[in-house]
Amino acid sequence: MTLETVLRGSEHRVTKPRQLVWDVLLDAQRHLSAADIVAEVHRRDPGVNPSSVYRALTLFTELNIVRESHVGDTSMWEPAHDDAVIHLVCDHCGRTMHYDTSAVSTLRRQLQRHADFSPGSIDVRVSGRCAHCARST
Amino acid sequence: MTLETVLRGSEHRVTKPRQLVWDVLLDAQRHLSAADIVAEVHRRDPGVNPSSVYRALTLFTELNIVRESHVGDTSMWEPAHDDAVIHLVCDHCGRTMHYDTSAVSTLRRQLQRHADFSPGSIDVRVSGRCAHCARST
DNA sequence: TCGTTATTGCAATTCGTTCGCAATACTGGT
DNA sequence: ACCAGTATTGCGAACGAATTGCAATAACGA
Repeated sequence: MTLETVLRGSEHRVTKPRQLVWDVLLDAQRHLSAADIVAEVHRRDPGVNPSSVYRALTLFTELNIVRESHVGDTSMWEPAHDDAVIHLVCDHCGRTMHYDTSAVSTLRRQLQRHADFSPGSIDVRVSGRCAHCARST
Repeated sequence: MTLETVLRGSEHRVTKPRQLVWDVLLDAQRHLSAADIVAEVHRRDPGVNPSSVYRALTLFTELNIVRESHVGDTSMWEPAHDDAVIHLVCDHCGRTMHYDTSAVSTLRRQLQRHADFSPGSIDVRVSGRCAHCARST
């Protein structure tokens, strides 16, 4: 599913700022802050204004193709992905890793059966030490 | 463990703003935004300044007696509690419920065994529909 | 290619939070 | 109970990320 497909399918126009923001998100193999994205987009095309980046992120969130998460007190962005992929955030180097686990679907089933709550998306965030930082300190 | 004990134990002073912020957090049986806390503290004692509320929240976070979480794009605060208690956030009415599950400790064991990551705190947030809102729509 | 209008760039603005500093009030020692 | 020392407060100013209003621009269906 390309960005173009999603935008066309929702009656939105395919524009340079939107395309750039999307490219930056895909290229980055990590979570990016709004500031990171603004900077990288600006690097690729200085003519693109920060407000267009913010607007693109807002739109993408509504279209559910990006996911906003919070590490500490800053928002981080990444292309949306499946629930079963959870986030491991290293306290030390700040890197975020993905980890695929069945625990999420187990929890979802448990909620459906036992809690008075019908679960939509599930967000799991683990803070701790990544292998590299655990070794080096 | 009272606030006084925690503050004394960490060489911090027990002051009216801090006590008020703590009382407000304990009294509220839900998550509060910074604005909520500022408002309620002000209601109880108009002499207390918003910046003292922010400072208290920052301090309490460092002392690990409150937990900051993010619902949508606003920070929410609550007294810290055990990991096993996860958050169910209703998309419709915005209320946050607690749910106690073994899924968290299971996940922690799984991570310790199989992932190259040593887990600290685990934060699980489920968005969906609470029983009340599921019925009424 | 043209006309319509969604989207952009820009500058100004908003508003929640932080900061600097003098005044205040907690605390440990007497 | 008082005092001295200093952490903490209240206040106003400052900050900065994000938002907004608007005229100019560019995407896209016809």
